[in-house]
Amino acid sequence: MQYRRLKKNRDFNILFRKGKKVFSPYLTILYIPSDETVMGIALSKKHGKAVRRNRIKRLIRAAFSECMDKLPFTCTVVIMPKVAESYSFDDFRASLLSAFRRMQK
RNA sequence: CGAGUUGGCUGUACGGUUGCGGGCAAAGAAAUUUGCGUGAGGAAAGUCCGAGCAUCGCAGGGCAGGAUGCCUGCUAACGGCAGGUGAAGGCGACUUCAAGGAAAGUGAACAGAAACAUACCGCAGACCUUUUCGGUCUGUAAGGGCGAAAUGGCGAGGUAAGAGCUCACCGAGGCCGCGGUAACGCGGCUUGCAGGUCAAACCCCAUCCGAUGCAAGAUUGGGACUGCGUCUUGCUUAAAUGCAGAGGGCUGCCCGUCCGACGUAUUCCGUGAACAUCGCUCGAACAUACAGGCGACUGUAUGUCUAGAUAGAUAACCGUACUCGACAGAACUCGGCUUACAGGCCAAUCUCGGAUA
RNA sequence: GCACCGUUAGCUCAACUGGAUAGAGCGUUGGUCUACGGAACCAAAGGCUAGGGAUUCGAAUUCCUUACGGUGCA
Repeated sequence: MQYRRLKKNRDFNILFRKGKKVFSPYLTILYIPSDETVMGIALSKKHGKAVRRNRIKRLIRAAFSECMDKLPFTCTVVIMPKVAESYSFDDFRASLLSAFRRMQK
């Protein structure tokens, strides 16, 4: 299953203005229903230096591609991690799944 | 054996399943699929210097401005490196140093008598007054005091008291000789030594520098009519055609030089401007050997191709081993500097101390 | 990625060309006034000048370096 990456600053602004929010322990997710699945990651410099930020993005990408099937409908998504001491793959995956369940309602 | 000094290397390893960027090959009309191989660092970082490269109509001169500052080399270049000199520190191996010029000029708070020569206390002499205390003049930089700094240090002679006033030694300046490419060193002679410190204060001298940076820049956005705005002074011409003048560009200013257009809107024709392409990785490249040089480095030969992304590629899960893994992620490319860094390893006929023979 | 700027009291800013106690306003605390509060007036506290090093007799100021914050560039 494939997904596109969200890249344009314009598209991010649309989501920040009109997207619906879903919260989970480690992530904040903005989404808008659309024809195909598009995913973007918003990560500020507060999360640390380049190595740390790259690590977070890789974990989110891996977790998203694993549990993308559980999405209730195709939509455009922006994922924003919360600042924390440490991160793990399992936390992100659990957060994504719980957020997807809440989107279904 | 212990304690050090200097220089260098390394920066978890192996396996399985599922994935990611680039390349090559094959299949396919295409989307795409399959296979092979490849994919972060010593600092990739900070952006502190130096270059390549690109654009700025030309890349010219001067002023302004900026940088550097012992000597000789190395280098494409450098504010870098190497080898020396001098000074400071260390028992030593060794380490550190923006290390030109203060008789070109300006400036330097407060305190202090004085910070270009000046006498506050003191010391000494002479005179005055005199019971004493004292006062005036002169000499004096040895002592006190002020200060970050007080006119070279120390000892002896000398003197009314003192003073390079005289002498020895040390320091400083000058001259000569010798050694060294040079910085400078050594030796001799000579000058009693009229002036300190600060130039990472202004400044002077010497040398160097055009500006902007890959978000530079190039390609595919082209043509026609019309309108509007900026510039448009005069003469002339069919015409911005020509001449003079004004204006504008070229680095902040001047000289000099270049320029006749520039911007924008509507309509029509055309249309691929965005998940674009190029710049974008073969280069002052890397590895090995030999040669030259104390060394930085250079030359020759052979071999290798070693990321090229663009919301930005190295991940997820599992297993095994150990000393249980630090700092940290390429973004046009090189040469340096600086800063961060768990641990491990190596070298030097290196240094000091102890023990034994 | 590239270029550049800033950091001084709780907050907003000064401090001239290095010179001594680093000032001002707002705020805070205490007092005067008032029946009480506000306003006004008087007084006080509060600073390792972002951290470290260098130059200098002397550094908020000059130089080097680190950290943090911010601005511009299609």
